[in-house]
This record gives sequence, C-alpha cells and structure tokens, in this order.
Amino acid sequence: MHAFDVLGDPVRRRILELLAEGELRSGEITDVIRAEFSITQAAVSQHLKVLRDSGFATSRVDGPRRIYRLEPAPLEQADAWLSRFRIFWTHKLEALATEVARGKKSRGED
Amino acid sequence: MHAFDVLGDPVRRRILELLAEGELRSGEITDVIRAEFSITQAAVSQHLKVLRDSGFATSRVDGPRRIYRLEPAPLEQADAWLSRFRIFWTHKLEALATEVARGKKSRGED
DNA sequence: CTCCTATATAACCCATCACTTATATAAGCT
DNA sequence: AGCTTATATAAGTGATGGGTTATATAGGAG
Repeated sequence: MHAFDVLGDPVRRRILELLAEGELRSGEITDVIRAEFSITQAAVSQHLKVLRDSGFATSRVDGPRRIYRLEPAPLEQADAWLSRFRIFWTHKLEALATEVARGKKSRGED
Repeated sequence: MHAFDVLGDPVRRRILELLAEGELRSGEITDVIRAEFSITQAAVSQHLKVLRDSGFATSRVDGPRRIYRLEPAPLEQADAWLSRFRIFWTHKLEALATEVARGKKSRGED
C-alpha cells in the first residue's frame, strides 16, 4: 500500500496525529478513535495493522499490551513528494529557505 | 474526496507532476499516461475529472481542446497536515527555519 | 451539412477496502 | 488450572473505486 493510500483514511490520519504526541497503548488509541469515529475495537486494530505493514508505526509488547510508536520515514517520503509543488504557494526566496532548512536531503524520490 | 484520497492514485500523482511543469492539453496528458500506465483515454479523462472536482486542477476550453492547469491549494493543505510531523526528520532549528519560511500560514488545518 | 478530431460521460464489471461479529492468542490474577 | 483483560485475526458483507467499451458533445475543416 502506497504511503498516500495509507494517508487517505481519516481514522489512520487521526491515529498518526495521536502518535505524533508520543507512544500510546493500543487501548488508548482505540478509546479515542471509538469516541470520535464510532467503530469497533477490531476495526481500529486493523488500521493499526495497516500502519505497521506500511511502516508508519511499530509496536512493542509490554505484558499483555502493545505500545505503538510513530515511524516517520513514510511520512517523510510523502513530504518529499509534495516538496516539488511547494514553489506554488511560497515565494521563491522562502521556498529556497525551506529547501536549505531541509538540507536538500530528498532528491529523485518516489 | 479528501486530498489524500486523490493523491492515493499513482496515475493522478503522475498527472500532477506533469502539470507542475505548466499547462497541458488533455491530449498531451493522455498520451503520457497511456504510454506509462497502459490505460484508455476514458480512464485518463475520469482521473482528470477527479482532479477537477477535488480542486487540484482547473480546465479551460480552447476550441475543441481543454487546457489543464494545476491548482495548488489542495496540495498546500496536504502539505500543511504533514507539517506537524516534520519535526521528526529535521533538526529542531531546521524545522523552525522551515516554519518561518512557510510564513506559519497554516494553523488548525484539517 | 458532413466528417473528423478532441474530450467527456454513461453503463457496467470486478477487485479492494473498511467495516462487522465471532473467535483466537497471550499475559496476569486468584 | 480457570477467569479476565488486552489485543489481534478470521470470515463475511456492502460500498466504492478504477478500469473497460460504447456513446455523446462540441468545434473546426472540407
């Protein structure tokens, strides 16, 4: 599944927002998502699997719990793809500053 | 259709890349896409419709032709959503520089 | 007016996705 | 061992998306 396909789902985007704050237990994620989207625990677990399989998150076991952590690499790839369009909404000098700040790390991506 | 759903399709991403170079006729887009993806003219036209309906592109009539132009607003929204994660792959000062360069235009998006 | 080119739309099909309910797995407690 | 909690997986379903072929629309050329 391509990074942008993963980001196409609002539940997954929300999970990534939550994980941006720091590590979370599966149950904590499930509670928030269930409150906001009214879906079952199984559905949330399936979204977590998609995030794992696509490299957006990793999990580690803590007793009977799973702790999820954000993995930024696929997000960075998505960001790199979008970077070529940034010239359209920033002034040229500002765009240049952005590129300098990003260290021109991403070339020939996608 | 959410911006990230639109970006989830490789054909549409490729069309956006082409339009980033400048305006193109529907037929020019169709030729490139057909060569790269082996799909029909109708399929390309449907992708162009998705891009129009979701605000990623506009078209104007030139005789029997349609000229397509990139519209950056939805791409900027997608970029704004990703911006909250940039801290994960840039150093803090670099991330700050990026935010300054972007003029902190996007707050509370999505 | 008719024909051709350029493009979009309609109708249909099939695969995939997001969801559900039901069940499995595994750890901790008593 | 048996129960409970935490989480994942299996199986099935309905909706949607992206493709196809066929057709419509509209402008320019003869």
